[in-house]
Amino acid sequence: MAHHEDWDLFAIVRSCKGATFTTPTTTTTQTPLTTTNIITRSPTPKEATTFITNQENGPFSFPTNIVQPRTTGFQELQPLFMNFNPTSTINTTSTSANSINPNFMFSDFSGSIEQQQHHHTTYTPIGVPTSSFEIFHQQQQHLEEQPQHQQQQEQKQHNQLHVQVPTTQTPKSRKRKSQQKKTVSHVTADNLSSDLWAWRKYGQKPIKGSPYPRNYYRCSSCKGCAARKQVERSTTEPNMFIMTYTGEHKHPKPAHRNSLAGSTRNKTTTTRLPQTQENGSPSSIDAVSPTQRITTSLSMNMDGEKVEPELASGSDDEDVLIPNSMGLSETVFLSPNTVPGLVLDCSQTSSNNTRLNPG
DNA sequence: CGTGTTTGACCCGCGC
DNA sequence: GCGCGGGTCAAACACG
Repeated sequence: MAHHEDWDLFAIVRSCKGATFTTPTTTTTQTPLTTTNIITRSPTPKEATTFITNQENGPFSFPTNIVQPRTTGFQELQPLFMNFNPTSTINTTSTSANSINPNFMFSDFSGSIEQQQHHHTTYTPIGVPTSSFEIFHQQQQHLEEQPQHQQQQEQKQHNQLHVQVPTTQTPKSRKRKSQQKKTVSHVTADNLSSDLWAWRKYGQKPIKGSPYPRNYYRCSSCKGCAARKQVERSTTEPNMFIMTYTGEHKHPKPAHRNSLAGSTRNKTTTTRLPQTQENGSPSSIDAVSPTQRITTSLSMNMDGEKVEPELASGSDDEDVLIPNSMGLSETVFLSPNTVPGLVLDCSQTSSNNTRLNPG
């Protein structure tokens, strides 16, 4: 539609890449990503935006002064960060701290990632009274504003920022996302598919102010699962992806990925370049589909560009890593309170994944 | 045939 | 009230 045309993502993307990075195809150079790292490297407009959108009304409102400018980023903002008092009091525990939602299975996702020697920080104010949110909010601001440096810097490679935004969960209504519980996670391309869930893409939208599209995924592991995931690429760092989880899985984590899931797409991205893709318009974030990546060595990157085989394989560590998460998932699995009141109907799982809508 | 992606249209929350 | 923009729907299509 018009928005695609207007968007001219390709041009933007390219200019973006050209301006900021020359797409570090050497995936190894992936920037560290931690809470503070994100800040210190100055949140890209996209990232900043993400934070804002995700955290508006939430405990993680991102300092607007950081967000502002659409500059090349770094230098200008750096002083800002320098001013921040490095006294983070945020509890960076992974999940649980504040009575995490029993349904919360993202925790195991994050856990799995940790297992994969990735660093991430999970904020879990879930269940915390609103009043506490403010405190948390402040803490969060601290955390985000502060160069909590070194430690995280050491976690160079596969870091994540995992932010869980507590919000009233709304079953199926189209409540603003800001009102839904969210888990924002910054991951490197390597870690994009580090969860076992099977995700089915159901939409893609260009996001204003961002050269990259946002991809929408829903859990296809189980019919009716409310879990959703959004993936978008960081504007300044092609290797970084911002994953936002919403909703909760209504079923145990699969012990393994559906062998069929995504298997049919394994090379579509190369063979099938409908219109815009060929033109450089954003196609799916390849990487975005874990299920896909698990079976394929991806051929397209987030911009719809072909990924060098090297890069593709190199960034597909997750393929190897995935099994690691199983252990953790099992832990969750066995937990009786994992999914209270859960109605599992996954036996028939997929017969109709194609039409997830109830109606 | 089953499962997944693509993509334009539509819905609707939110800011003005 | 209106328009914008993000999120979702669902038909069409691709692939094994």
